[in-house]
Amino acid sequence: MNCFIHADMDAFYAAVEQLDHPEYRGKPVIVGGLPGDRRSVVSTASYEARAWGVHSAMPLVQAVKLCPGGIYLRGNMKRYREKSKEVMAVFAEFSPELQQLSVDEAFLNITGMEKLFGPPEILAKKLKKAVYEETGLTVSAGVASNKYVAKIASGMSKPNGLYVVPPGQEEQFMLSLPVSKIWGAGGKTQELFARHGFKTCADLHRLSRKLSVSVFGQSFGDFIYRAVRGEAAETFEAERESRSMSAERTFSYDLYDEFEIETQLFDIASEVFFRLLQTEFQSRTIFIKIRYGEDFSTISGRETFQTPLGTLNEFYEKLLALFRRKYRAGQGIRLLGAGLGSLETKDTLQQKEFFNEAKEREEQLEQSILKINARFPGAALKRGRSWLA
DNA sequence: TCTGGGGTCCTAGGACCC
DNA sequence: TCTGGGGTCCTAGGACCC
Repeated sequence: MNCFIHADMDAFYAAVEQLDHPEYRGKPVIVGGLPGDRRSVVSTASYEARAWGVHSAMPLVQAVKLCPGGIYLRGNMKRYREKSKEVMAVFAEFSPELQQLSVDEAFLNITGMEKLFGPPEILAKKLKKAVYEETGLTVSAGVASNKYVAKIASGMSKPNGLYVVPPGQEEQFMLSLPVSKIWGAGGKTQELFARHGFKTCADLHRLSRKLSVSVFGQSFGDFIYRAVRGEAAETFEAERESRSMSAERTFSYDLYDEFEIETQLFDIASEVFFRLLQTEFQSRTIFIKIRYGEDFSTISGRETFQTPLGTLNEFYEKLLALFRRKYRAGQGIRLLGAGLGSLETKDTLQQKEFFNEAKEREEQLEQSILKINARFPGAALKRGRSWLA
């Protein structure tokens, strides 16, 4: 019988801040922005802040209204990633098979680990204790025979919780839950559930596979059918390799000025392209994203070329052409984004012969700029869109 | 209340080819 | 003068997750 733990850090970013700043402990901490920051959202709220009704993804201005006395922070991703590494190292002490899902959660395959650590519940307790002693942070854990059920179980008794679903009890466990607990069914699906009168997983359990598919579509209907039976075991199995790379910015005030818009586009393109250069990937597909301030509508554009993009200048020129085709001139831009899709591992053999000399020189120049940027973070080299021209 | 940023996956429709 | 079906690649948009 397989056995998995889903380990999920409690209010991770806020907890790290409270660890680093003792004066924040026991107080409502909201990471995401400072009061007065327009267009920010809450990234993480400490449990003290949640008591005021503040939660993740809430517009910051709303959080400030609910909790005017809170401690507001923009956040420090570098520090959170550093702390994340410490946490993952502790997880790794308990299982040779660790699958990190994000900065603050992971699955541990603990099948066959009884001899070393005792039964799953004891192991989970030891894990929680070790994480607290070695990092100063608390973690909630769910234990079950498959990852999907373990993931839901970890959310059952947060914070600092432990919830074990005994083998054979997976379906019973799921049946007892409201549909809001189904991982993979977000806001829109919850509305759909409500419209059809589905309140608990038991309501959905009454649907035949056929009926579920006719209501929710082939893929999602089949997923729901298995999820409410505790059988959606392969949900987290897929080997996720990187498929795209992107950056986007929401501006405090909508952009109208053409030069400013294009400068921002160049800046975003540089950020993405330099990130790409640090990987083994190349890409033939570019995309842009524009969100208008007026109605929050979002449009996107994508284009695939014959050969991979070799230089930042090439990337930017193609982005700009795509942007000009998609942009409704005169409309204020709230968000601008750009990226590279269909990432494939570099195939040097195939590529090199197509490069002409000038292009190769340009590539080398960009590589050296990348190195300078790496050695002197924040160097002005990244800014402006004329340094390569 | 007025909606982040970085990702993944799914669907539907069009183009093109055999 | 009227045209099927399947496969593949591509694009746009949307749902969802942390």
